[in-house]
Order: sequence, then C-alpha cells, then structure tokens
Amino acid sequence: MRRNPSSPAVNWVVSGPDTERVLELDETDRMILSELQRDGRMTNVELARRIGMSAPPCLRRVRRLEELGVIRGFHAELDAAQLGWPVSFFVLVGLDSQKSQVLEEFEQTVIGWPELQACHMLNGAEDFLLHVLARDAAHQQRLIHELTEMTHVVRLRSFQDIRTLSPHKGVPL
Amino acid sequence: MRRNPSSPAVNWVVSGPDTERVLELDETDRMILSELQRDGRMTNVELARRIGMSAPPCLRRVRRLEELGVIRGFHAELDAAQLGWPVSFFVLVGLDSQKSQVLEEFEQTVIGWPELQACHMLNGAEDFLLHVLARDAAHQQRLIHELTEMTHVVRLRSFQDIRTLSPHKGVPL
DNA sequence: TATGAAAGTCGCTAACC
DNA sequence: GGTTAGCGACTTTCATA
Repeated sequence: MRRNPSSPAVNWVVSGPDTERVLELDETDRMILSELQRDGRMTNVELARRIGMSAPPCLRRVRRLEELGVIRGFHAELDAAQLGWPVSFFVLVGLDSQKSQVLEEFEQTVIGWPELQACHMLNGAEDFLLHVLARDAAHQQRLIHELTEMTHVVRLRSFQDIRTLSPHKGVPL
Repeated sequence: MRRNPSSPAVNWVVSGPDTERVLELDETDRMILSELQRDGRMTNVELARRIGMSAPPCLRRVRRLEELGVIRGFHAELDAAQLGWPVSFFVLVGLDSQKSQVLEEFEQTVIGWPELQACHMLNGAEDFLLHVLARDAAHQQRLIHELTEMTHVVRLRSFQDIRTLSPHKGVPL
C-alpha cells in the first residue's frame, strides 16, 4: 500500500476553555486513528505497514495525536457480564436546581460510585443520564434507591439495558 | 512487589447462548484486567512488573483472557469534538411492536449509521436508547428527523449531551 | 498446571539524512 | 518522511516445582 502523496488536510476550529486552535489532520492521521480505534494494541511497525509509511514518522504522528489530546488513551474493552456485572441500566435524573453547586455536588457523588460507567450532563428537562452496572437486581434497586434519596433529585426514570449492539463503534473518521 | 501465593479464585457462572461455564479468575487476573483497562498499550513487561510476575506467564494470562472473551479488544479512545463531531446526543425510541423482526429491522438500520456510537435495547416502555454524534445542530436535526420517519417508530425523545464526566471509568474489578 | 530462565527474533525509538 | 542502529521487549522453548 502506498501513501497518497496529496491528501487534503481538513481543518477544524477547536474551541477549548482558554484556547481556540486549528487542528490539522491529514488523511494519514485519520488512517492512524481509525486503525488504533479498531486495534489499540497493534505494534507501531504493523500500524506503519497498514498506512504505507515507515515506522519512525508513524510513531511521531501517534505521539503528536496523543499530545494534541485527539487520542485520549488506550483501554482494554472488558466483558462486564463475565466479570460478575450482568446488570446494565440507564437512569435519567432530574434535579430541582441547575445551579453549578447543585450539579457539581451530584456529579461528585455519583463519580464516586464504582458501578458508574458514564455520567452525561444534559440540557432539556432532565439533568443527567447515568449508565450503571450492578451485580444483580437487588443491587440495582439499592443503587436506584440511593439516587432517589439524594438531595435535589426530583425525577428519576431507569431503563434496563437488555442488549448492547456492536460496542465500540468509535468515532467516524 | 511479590505475588500473593494464595489468591482466592472467585468463580462466576457465565450463561451464554449455547454454553454455561464457570470463569475462574484469581486476583492476578483481576490486576491484569485493571491495568489493561487503564492503559491498554502498556508493554507486557511493564504489566508483568506491576503485577509482580515474570513476563511469560503474564502474557499467557492476557492471551487466555482474550480467548475467554473477558478482554474483547483494545481501543484508542478519541476526542470526538476535536475530530469534528462536537454534537453528542441520546435518543429514546419507542416502537409500535416488539416483534423480533421489527426490532431487528430497526437495529440493522441504525447500526448502518456511522454517527451511531451505541445502541442499547431496553425493556420497559421505550425500546432503544441510542447514543449518536453529529457535526452540528442541523446534522443532528436531520438524524432525528430520519428516526421519526422510520416505520414502527412511534415515540422519540432526544437529550443533548452537554458534558461527559470521566469517560472510560471501566468495569469495577 | 503454573511459573521462571534463557535466547533468538522482532519492535521501539533516537540520531541523522 | 526515510534509514540506520542500538537497545529493549516479545515470545518460544525448556527446566522446575
């Protein structure tokens, strides 16, 4: 495979909290990200071979993508059910206030839960969407009960996750 | 660090579609999974060093965990916003039928979307929870409109994801 | 059945073009 | 972005408990 010598670079204006910069990613960077998103343990020489480049510049690009924060990390994807967490559910939570202090207090509490898989702050009518694991139904009920008892929590709807399709689809590239 | 010579093995009965087996994982396996969940690109020697074991048996354990399906894969975690997908939202979808054919048809359609990050089948009142990315608000509206126009879709609520807290917390170990 | 030591192969990565 | 080269990691083989 030979590298395309004139891949057009597509620039995105990235707005951060205290900086706004232009990310220059060419087609080669995109191929690197795509491969590493699919197989994050691939060796650098294998990655370089796949994108049609020698190893050193390929490694330099990976390092750059990590430094830019485009690559946030590498993780093993585990089977929660096999590890004793067969119950997966989502909770929509509504609070009685949207003041920063109230939101942050809620976040800090649930972030401390080992069972929490993700916590998304929403706008609209509900304030948070949580993804939580449990060992069994009783454990799940205990966690939901704990949420209902939290101060400022006024609405709570939970949804049982009975099947997750194609995990880790990843960001389109 | 020295390896615990008498780590109690905890067994979980794992029910699969056509098999039910007992997973034997000891504390060493758990440490391996924890480390690889945190840093999936760690070298095997570094991993072995952290869990207090020489490299060969450590590598054999990792391979075994992959073969058992406990480790499903390794993935780079990417920053969607920096890659031109700053809009993240969730959609609760209700269908007018819960027949297998209807559910599968819905799944097959949304699975084809590159913007789809996850598709969870629910029980309860709603049938699916989707996590979707978009390039901008217009793109998001287009995707939501496409869902409303799908046959059998009778309820649809979308939630804007304005902030994700601590991504990749991982399965508790 | 599992670990540990040794060794050959292969990958990583700095220095330089 | 490529080449080279020294070093370190990977992984097989075999010995051991």
